Amino acid sequence: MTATNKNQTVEKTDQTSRDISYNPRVMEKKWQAKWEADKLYRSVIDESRPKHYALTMLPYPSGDLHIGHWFSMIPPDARARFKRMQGYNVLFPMGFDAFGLPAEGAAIKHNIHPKKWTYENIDRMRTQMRSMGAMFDWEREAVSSDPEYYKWTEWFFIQLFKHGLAYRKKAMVDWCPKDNTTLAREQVKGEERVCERCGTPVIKKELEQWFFKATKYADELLVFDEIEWPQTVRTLQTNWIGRSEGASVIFKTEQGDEIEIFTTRPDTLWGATFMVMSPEHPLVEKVTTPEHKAAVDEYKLQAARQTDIEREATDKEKTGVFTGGYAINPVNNERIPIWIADYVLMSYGTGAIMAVPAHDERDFAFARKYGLPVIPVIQPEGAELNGETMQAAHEHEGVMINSGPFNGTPATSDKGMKNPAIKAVVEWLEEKGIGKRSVNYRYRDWLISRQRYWGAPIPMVHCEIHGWNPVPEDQLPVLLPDDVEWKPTGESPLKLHPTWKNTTCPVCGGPAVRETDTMDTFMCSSWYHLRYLSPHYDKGPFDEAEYNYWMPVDTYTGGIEHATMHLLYTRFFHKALRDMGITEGNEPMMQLRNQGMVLAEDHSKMSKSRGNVVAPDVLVEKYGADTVRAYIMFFARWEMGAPWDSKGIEGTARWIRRTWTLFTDPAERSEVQPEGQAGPADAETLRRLRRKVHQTVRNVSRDFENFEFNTVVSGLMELLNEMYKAREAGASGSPEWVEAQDIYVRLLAPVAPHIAEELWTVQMGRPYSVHQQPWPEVDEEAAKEDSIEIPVQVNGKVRDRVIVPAEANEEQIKAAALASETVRRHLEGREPRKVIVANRRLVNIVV
RNA sequence: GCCGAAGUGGCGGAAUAGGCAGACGCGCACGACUCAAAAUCGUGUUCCCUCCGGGAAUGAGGGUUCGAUUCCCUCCUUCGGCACCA
Repeated sequence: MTATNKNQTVEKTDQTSRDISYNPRVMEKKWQAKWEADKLYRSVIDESRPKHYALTMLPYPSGDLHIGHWFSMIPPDARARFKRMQGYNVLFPMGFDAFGLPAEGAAIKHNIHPKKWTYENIDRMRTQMRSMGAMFDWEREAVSSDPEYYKWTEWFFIQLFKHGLAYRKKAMVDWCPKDNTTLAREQVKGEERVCERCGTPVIKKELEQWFFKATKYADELLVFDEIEWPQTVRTLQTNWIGRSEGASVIFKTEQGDEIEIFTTRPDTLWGATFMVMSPEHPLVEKVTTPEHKAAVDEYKLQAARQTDIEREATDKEKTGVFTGGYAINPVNNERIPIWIADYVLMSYGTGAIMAVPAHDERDFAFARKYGLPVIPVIQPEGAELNGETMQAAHEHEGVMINSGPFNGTPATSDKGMKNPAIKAVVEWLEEKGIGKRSVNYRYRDWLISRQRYWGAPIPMVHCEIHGWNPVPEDQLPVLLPDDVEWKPTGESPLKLHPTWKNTTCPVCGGPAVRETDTMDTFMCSSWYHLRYLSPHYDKGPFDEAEYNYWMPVDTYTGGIEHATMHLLYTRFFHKALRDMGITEGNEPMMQLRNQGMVLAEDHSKMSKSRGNVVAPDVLVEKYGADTVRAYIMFFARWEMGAPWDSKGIEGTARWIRRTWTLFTDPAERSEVQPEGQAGPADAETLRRLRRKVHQTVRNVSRDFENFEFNTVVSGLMELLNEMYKAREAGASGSPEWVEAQDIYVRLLAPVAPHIAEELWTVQMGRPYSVHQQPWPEVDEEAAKEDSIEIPVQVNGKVRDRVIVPAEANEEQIKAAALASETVRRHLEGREPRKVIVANRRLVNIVV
């Protein structure tokens, strides 16, 4: 007691004479400069150590670094540091996904070249990132809009083309007829679907565009055996791919044109009473009779104004119009009317369906609305369906009726060939040559063409005679011209450039034109993890030696919003490269973890236009990077995200300052004091301290491993509180105390690297750098509790707690519980019917 | 609409094998220090009641279990994605 009081007095007087106050601004800059000068975070191949490739999704250079960037980068940085201290050779690179739409928006709005805007943003963000004190290896930085990068994006396109994985096909785009330009979904505003710039109603336009055959890998993309990805992402990807088994069947129009349909229910073919085609189906015009043409054209126009999401909505009233045309059902030669309806999409299946109203809910609603016939072909057990009177479709099992040769065949509710009715019908269809077994996917091939300037050029050349050919590889990269004009309204500047697109045919040398579309930026981000391996390598997309050492990525972190787009694209890309012999293994990223989103304080999304963006720079200036880092890790569950809370940071700042105060107390000794000169703490205090220290090592290690960063920080806070108590009790100077300090600073190092370095190297005089120290080991013996407190319930309600020795067995625990005064009172003399001792954690007495 | 996730004190969150609900922190209240304030330190803080004791409570309702924040079903709300934002 006296010793502590004295210490506090000393501290007080000293604080006025010597400046030992916590000053992160100076200290953090000092260490950042030293670490950089020493290349402390440079990752080089080292065969003697296990490697760990920690990858975090690279940002788009949108302007300033916001708090969301910190949230996505700092916890993975802390974990990478933890892995490094555990002995791994860690690669933790950073770069910029620098092509994209916003640069063009800025170009048009502020009359600044997209390149200038992008690179200025990169400069600013790079500086801001350096203030984080993260262990990014900047020598491996990759920027996707650098020619040395996109040269290889182009090269990959050519490889995909050469292997038959890139092809051209017509596809719809949203088009502003006034600005004469393609619009991104984001640029189409409101339910009226108007152009964001000029307010003109958007139309759909069909353009020839480049696709990658991602669907070739659909089945393989459904396999997750080799990777440890969250179940939710696997489910999202599985549903996104949307594999369904069934049959494709050819119907014929009365004119003899074939209409292919896909159905998951070939067992209901005899119940098809009409067909529905997508309004965009190529045969619509041909089957439409003159008297229906006006209505059909009108309907097509209206359908084109809606999004697929609106068209597919199941709660929406179904609409459609009759074309006047008829098709022949190949299984029974029935003549059935052909309708068009917007709920049939050209992008799913074949763009045409057979409608079986008796057994499909949507078809049923449609048939009832338009008075089309309903013929039941699956009879449920114990009921007789009547097409005239039934109130809803019967979508489940029964026995086939009205189905010619198949009457009496049982149909189960199983999907695909497991269903005996489906199996029988499909085999019969194949025998008759009317249809065949078929698998359909919701997943579509990847449309990569963008009618834009600021993207990687598609390295293809078109010649009147020889068609499309790739630019010879020795002529890569096809550079984006800088001298482009930004017409505020109009097409991509590449198309308008006077000379750029003119070139020669690689086959005949005759005049030819370049592709003026550029690539989807997801193409750039599908392989950036490979470019980090050797960002300046010029003999290939990456250096094989680096690849062999570092790949695959061990942990990949990023937002859940990428589950079905980027994360599927990059898996597809890797598999395609594997089949071309460029990469190895089936998967690029072994472990995936997703962080949640930081919302604004009012629980809305942060956005510049709302003006509710939290700027980390201001916080760093006020509290220092260590505090911001710790708070980022502490304020929310990382995998969940949360609304920002600007007040909460005070608590973390207090914790960092308390850490500082404890270690910089002038009376503090970081060396074990000789016998008799250490504090007067008793053995129990010191044992408690050691127990807390080693329990914290265990918990913090486990939480880092599991990406549970908030409890890493709360665990450290608890330990610090315990250390303050121990010091109060006179632990200072004891071996236990010095061990506690030593371990505390090591555990702190990944969270708050600057203060940890300062305390370790300067205050404690340990060898530089704390970031090269090994992670502390748990002393299991020290972490063990002497006694445990067991709650005792009577009928499921906690009535008392009994303390038993840690090694007590179930019988002893039971006896202790029954001996409790309070428990006996609650038993009120009743005999226990059952006493449950749960895992030596709780006793429940049932009466 | 479809697919996915989440709902716990005034707030962020904890409870890591179905076993003590509320760790840690914010905020708030009271106290110490101070001429005063800030900072710091200490104590308290889910709600309710008849307050040395008891009851209720983890979005709502139901189910399984000796026991449910945790598992199952229905519903509600919020968030993410829906293929040209990245």
